[in-house]
Amino acid sequence: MRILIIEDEPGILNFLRQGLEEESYSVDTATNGLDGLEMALAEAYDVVLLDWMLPGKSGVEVCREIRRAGIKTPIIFLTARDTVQDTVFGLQAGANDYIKKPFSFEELLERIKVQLRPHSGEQVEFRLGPIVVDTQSHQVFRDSQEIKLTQKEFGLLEFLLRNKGKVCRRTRIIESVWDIHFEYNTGVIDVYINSLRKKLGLTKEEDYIQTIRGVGYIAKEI
Amino acid sequence: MRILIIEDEPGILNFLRQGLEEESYSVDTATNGLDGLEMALAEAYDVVLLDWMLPGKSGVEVCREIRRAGIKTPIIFLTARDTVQDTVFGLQAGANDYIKKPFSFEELLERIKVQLRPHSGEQVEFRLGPIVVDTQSHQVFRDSQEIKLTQKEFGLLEFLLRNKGKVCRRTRIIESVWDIHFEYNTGVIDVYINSLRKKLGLTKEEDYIQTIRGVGYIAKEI
DNA sequence: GAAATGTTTTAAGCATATCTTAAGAGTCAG
DNA sequence: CTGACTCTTAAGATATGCTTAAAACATTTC
Repeated sequence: MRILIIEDEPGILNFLRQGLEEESYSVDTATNGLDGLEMALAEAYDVVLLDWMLPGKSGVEVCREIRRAGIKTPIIFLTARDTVQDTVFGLQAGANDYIKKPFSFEELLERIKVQLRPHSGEQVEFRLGPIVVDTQSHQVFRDSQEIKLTQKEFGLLEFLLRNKGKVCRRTRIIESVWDIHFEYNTGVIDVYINSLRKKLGLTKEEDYIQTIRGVGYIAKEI
Repeated sequence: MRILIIEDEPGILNFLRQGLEEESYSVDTATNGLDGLEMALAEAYDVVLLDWMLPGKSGVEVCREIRRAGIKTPIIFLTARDTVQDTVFGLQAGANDYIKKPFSFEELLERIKVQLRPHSGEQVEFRLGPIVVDTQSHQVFRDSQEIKLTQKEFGLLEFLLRNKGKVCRRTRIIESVWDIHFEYNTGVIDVYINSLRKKLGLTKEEDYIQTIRGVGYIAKEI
């Protein structure tokens, strides 16, 4: 994992470099905004630690320009300030998190890990009528009663909910849930839709998962 | 909150004691390295303030020996020096932070609070049905009968309990308990789950640790 | 430094849950 | 009414997890 630190105080810079390298991150550093920006644009980093006040170009400006270049690398602000206004500026500029000096190294590590976690910004919970799907913990509830689903059942339900309100064609379902990318005529989907409706307790009146004849299925509120 | 100050200059020592006691910390003091080390090993403090230069045993040595004894209490160095080299020594010795003399009392308070933050909220005891896990003393009980677990068994149980009620995916388990961060197909987890269930005396009816086929495991009340 | 003890990991056979197929029953649209 | 599409069911194929034993590795003891 590669980390870029943009920070002008040598003490803090070295403290961070040392600590992060011991955690086996690969660390690059810059001591002013211009150099930092250049490096962020040139190389692919996994996280950028960005000081708020920098000589040359302020942290906010650097952040904004990194985002303007279309780079989505997580940026964590290191800031001595603490007013609501400042953090708002930082987050508007496209930062993902900020940490107030002085901070403990453990705390910084925690925040870096949070940013590195895959899908950190991704939606995790979906709802459909009385049904709640938590993709993180892989659990499904109906009226806060857990319903056990198998892998494929869960995958199919998740796909339908990620496309809630849109018709899902059979070919798209087979592609996404079964990972089959060629013409394939099969009845598996029907079997699983059937199983889902049963387990979720859906009836004729409560048809949250509807059949679109000749096309596919749709999950929607009724 | 208990603070140990190891500092040989009486002026600074009294200044600190006075101020910290007013903030309602409970303060113990030592005026040389040997005494300080002894106290740090004998009593449970929440923070140690450690002067860099001490008669008897230097601050770095004291710090190193505290860590060697397995004590994780946050240590803040009080130092007149400021070279990169010195702070590096200090942090390598296991310190959590350092503060340069002369410092404002406010600043010191801030840093103490930072060090207390991550530990203060941490949960130490977990329960699961008749099972109690104490992460501090590294002990596990079932109906107040101690159960001896190995390192890995304990680590796995602790991870499951820290995520009690949530499904733990195999990849997360391997990452957190085994510290393996790449794709790794193995049966170790199964073996350890098996061992845990045996030692904890879990049965079909008492399945506090359930397997979620194709995903992982979940610890939850039944 | 070797033996003894304890822990962690690997691997293989077995049991069982899950997935897929296929076939008959049911449903809808023209 | 008829043909195309979908639903339902059950049985065979596959994948996953459980259990065990032994190998690899670590730690303690003499």
